[in-house]
Amino acid sequence: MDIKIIFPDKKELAVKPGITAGKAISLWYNKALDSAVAAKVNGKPADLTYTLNEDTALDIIEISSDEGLSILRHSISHVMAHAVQDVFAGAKVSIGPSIEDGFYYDFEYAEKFTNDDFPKIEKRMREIIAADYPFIREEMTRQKAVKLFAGRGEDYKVELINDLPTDVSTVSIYKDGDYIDLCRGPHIPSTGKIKAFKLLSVAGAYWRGDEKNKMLQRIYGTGFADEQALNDHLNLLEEAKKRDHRRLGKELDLFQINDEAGAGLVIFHPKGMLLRYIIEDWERKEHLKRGYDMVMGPQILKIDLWKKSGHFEHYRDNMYFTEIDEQVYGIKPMNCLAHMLIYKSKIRSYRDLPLRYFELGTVHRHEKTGVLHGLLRVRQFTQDDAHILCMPEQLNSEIRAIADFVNYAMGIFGFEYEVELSTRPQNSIGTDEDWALATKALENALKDNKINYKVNEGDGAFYGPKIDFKLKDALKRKWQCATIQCDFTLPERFDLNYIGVDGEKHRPVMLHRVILGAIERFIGVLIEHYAGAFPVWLSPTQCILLTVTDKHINYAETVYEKLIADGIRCEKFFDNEKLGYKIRQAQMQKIPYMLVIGDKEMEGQTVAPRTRDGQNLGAISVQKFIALINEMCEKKK
RNA sequence: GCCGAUGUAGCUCAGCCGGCAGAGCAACUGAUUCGUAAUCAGUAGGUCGCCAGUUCGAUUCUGGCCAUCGGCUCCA
Repeated sequence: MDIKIIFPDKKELAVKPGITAGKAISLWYNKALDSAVAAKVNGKPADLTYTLNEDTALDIIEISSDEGLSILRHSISHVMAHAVQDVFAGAKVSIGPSIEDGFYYDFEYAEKFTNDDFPKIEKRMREIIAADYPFIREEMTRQKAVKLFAGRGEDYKVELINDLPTDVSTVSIYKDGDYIDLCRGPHIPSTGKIKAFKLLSVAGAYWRGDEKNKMLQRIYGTGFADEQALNDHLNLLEEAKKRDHRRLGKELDLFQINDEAGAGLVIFHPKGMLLRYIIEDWERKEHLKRGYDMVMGPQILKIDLWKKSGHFEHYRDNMYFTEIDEQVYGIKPMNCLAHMLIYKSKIRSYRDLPLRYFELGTVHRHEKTGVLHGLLRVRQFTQDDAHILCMPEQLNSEIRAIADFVNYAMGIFGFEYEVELSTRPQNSIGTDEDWALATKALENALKDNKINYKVNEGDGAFYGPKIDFKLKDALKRKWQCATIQCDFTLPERFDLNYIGVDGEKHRPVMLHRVILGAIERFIGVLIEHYAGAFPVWLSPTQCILLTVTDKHINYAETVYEKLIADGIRCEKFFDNEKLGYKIRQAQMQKIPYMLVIGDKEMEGQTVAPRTRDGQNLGAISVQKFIALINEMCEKKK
């Protein structure tokens, strides 16, 4: 009796049972396919050697697909583990998945791996690839598998098998040559299919991601279908390095982080501060347009207030404290407390709501040393923070307005972002009912506004669930910037109320929200986003005057006076150097416009702008140039 | 906080087995007065991250601390 194989193009094939998926696929294509890495059997990924014994819906997984690449990388991680065990006898394997841009494998080994070990490992990997070992799948009972791995001294594999749910009776293993790994699969047919790979770095990683567990050694690598794709990726990594905000921050003289001042504390230089001022100035105006009130709280508040809010209990480890006249003060890690006191300063009516308190609030958080990272993770930062106090029925429209604000702001900077809803964490305050209510409110607002989102279980703030907006930087890292948090607890703890239509007291709801998040982090992400070449409206220096020779300095000075009088951010570069040198310097500073001033310009009372992408705009009047800059600022270009 | 690597001039980096500290760029001085990505010559510049120890002698070896980088964990 033949079985029926159905392909995605609806083509059907009648074949003898026992045919492999790979053979069936080659019949479908009428040829052996080199691009096939695995098959999809009834929608599930499987090896090409998988045998088909009944009617099946079959599809091909090609190396060009994300799924195919991920299978290839997973197979490379096996080859790497194989090589590591050959080179370093006694290394124990744990897990080795494929990840976004490559793969890793975690090992336990007495000696420390370093980058210098990579050539040895890669050499052995190439030998394993040249041997073209087939990946052979075998299924066995979990008892047998435990015995197998225990016999090989693979404690981590034994632990993995023992921790499987009780209803799992068999597991699968994969062999290539004399290497055996516990693995769900699928894998590429044989090691010889691997054409391009590279080991990248070694790092510590806790077993099963838990800091209470032993630290293993993780080797990261990447792999691609061919050398070309691998090289493209490596070049991309190089490019990403060039736009690292820490490097550009130094090169463009924007900021420093200095040991002598302290780790995680940013010192803004004139140009960095100007950039920051421009962003903050823009933001203040945008908030006023949207009905926010500007407020400002103190940097330190008495400890009792932090106890009342729950911060002392739940956030103490991240807070700094100071003592004055035998009074203990907490240095604020969040801005909400003062805003609560502003609300409480008088009796509120339902007619007053919503109240939107906005503060560019500077906070301090004691972050662990190992997590500090340029501007992206610091210990003192300024949030564009607001607390909205409203009636429960106003929640939906307020959340919507914030989401619109975020969308508008991200559009100005040209950022893509993803939305996540984070629910109640372990360490939290408030009742189950309030959490359910708050979570529902956020969820409904997202649904009503047709915003796509992902749920992040247990990732909320200690006082409420939140909607996070994550934007992507040049290194494809996601950064949380905007966030909306719904809070029933603080209004309760501070006994906030308003007089309703019925003349009775009611409890308002509070939304915590930021749009850019931390200004420092946002600037870091911006630097990488623009690779330091800021648009004209943001650029700390919008243009630079370049004289051809000394005799043009006097005229150039008059141009400079006109430009700065009109608020144009302009620099002078009148050094005794050739024009080519000055252009190169201005180019490396990524200044949007270079204004060349020579005989022609002096005679015609003009300037000759050259853009940083090498375009010459010809001689134009100073007034015309000012109008051009102003127009770009107006349009946020 | 944990694992590993690193810390030398303003910046980027050399410096072997312990014996007076090196380059390029930047800075400064002079010459040159030049039209769209580097003009030439000269001068100056250092607590070799910090603190101990070993040694006749430590940038080099050992220990502790601080910081940075790559990750893990945690987060705006």
